Amino acid sequence: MRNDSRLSRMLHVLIHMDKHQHSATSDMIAKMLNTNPVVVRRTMAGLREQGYVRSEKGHGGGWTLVRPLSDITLLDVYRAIGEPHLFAIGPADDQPQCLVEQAVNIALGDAMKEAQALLLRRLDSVTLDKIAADFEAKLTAHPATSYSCAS
Amino acid sequence: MRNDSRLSRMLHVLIHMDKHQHSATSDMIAKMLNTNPVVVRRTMAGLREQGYVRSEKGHGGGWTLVRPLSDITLLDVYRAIGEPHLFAIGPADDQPQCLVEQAVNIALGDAMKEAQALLLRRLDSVTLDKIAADFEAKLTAHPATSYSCAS
DNA sequence: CAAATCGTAACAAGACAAGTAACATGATAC
DNA sequence: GTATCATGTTACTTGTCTTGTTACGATTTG
Ligand code: FES
Ligand code: FES
Repeated sequence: MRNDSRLSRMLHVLIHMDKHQHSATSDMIAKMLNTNPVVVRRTMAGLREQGYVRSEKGHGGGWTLVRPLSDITLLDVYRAIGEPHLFAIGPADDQPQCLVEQAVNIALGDAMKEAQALLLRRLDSVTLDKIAADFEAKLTAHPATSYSCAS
Repeated sequence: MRNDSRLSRMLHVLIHMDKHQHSATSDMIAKMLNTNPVVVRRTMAGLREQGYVRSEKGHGGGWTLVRPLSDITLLDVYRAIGEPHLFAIGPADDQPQCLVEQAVNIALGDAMKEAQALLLRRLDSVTLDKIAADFEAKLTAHPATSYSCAS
């Protein structure tokens, strides 16, 4: 569990949802993600709140994709899951009045801000249908590959 | 303890070591960092191995800066402490054979690789004396500020 | 009503930096 | 040469965050 994989997982789910027309239950998605349905509901809640997917209770219910993949960027998904912390490193807060610590944290913070801006810009520039197209390309390149779990 | 602050802490220490000529004990540094001496020794071990500082046992011992700040970049320090993980997010590894998961992880990984490259490039472009100069500038701008802990 | 399905709260597990305690080792002072 | 100072190292605990799990309630369909 070394890294936060929510963004990666949600992208995976959304693209699969686009392939299958019918709705997917949390149980099915959980098997896809090799986890359990509560984790799925927890993570997908943000996507529902932002209007990217819809969930329906009861018999025959489940999750459905509401908007086309071409309308959703990686950044949208990142925001929808609550903009989790991107970096594992960060400033020290040991002597907040020390001007050296301040200067260090500013230098470090500047570099991190730039890297974060670049990353978010990159996420914003890619829509999910682009990744789906990459997937299709792989599929035609290696048609023999079994690309599926149980779903 | 939300973030890994080793890099920030070590930069802080190295700059202070340059200001004070005499050697600093792990105890003194620990007070500076609001922590305890074992953490200091643990974190500074890498800096010693890379030859940026030297440590001496016994009465009158402690840590001394071996190389001038202008010879040390932020990247050098980052490497010396063992290149800890930069990102808190990462790829999912739930269905490694799924071509969708692969495509997602490639897209995400590309963006992260670029951001990481930018960050490391930035760290490489800044030497510690640059931060020390920023500190001096602050000091002359606000000479009344008490900028010191107990050290 | 019964079964399916989501929503949510509460709690356990795993990972990892940070904090702490204990003890060995080496160097200096007297 | 002994006491003291200081680092080196190991082992263990703590804090925090994602992930996993269990339990239960609410809603929809058959
Ligand atoms: S999880 Fe991607 S194929 Fe089933
Ligand atoms: S810690 Fe920076 S002034 Fe003492």
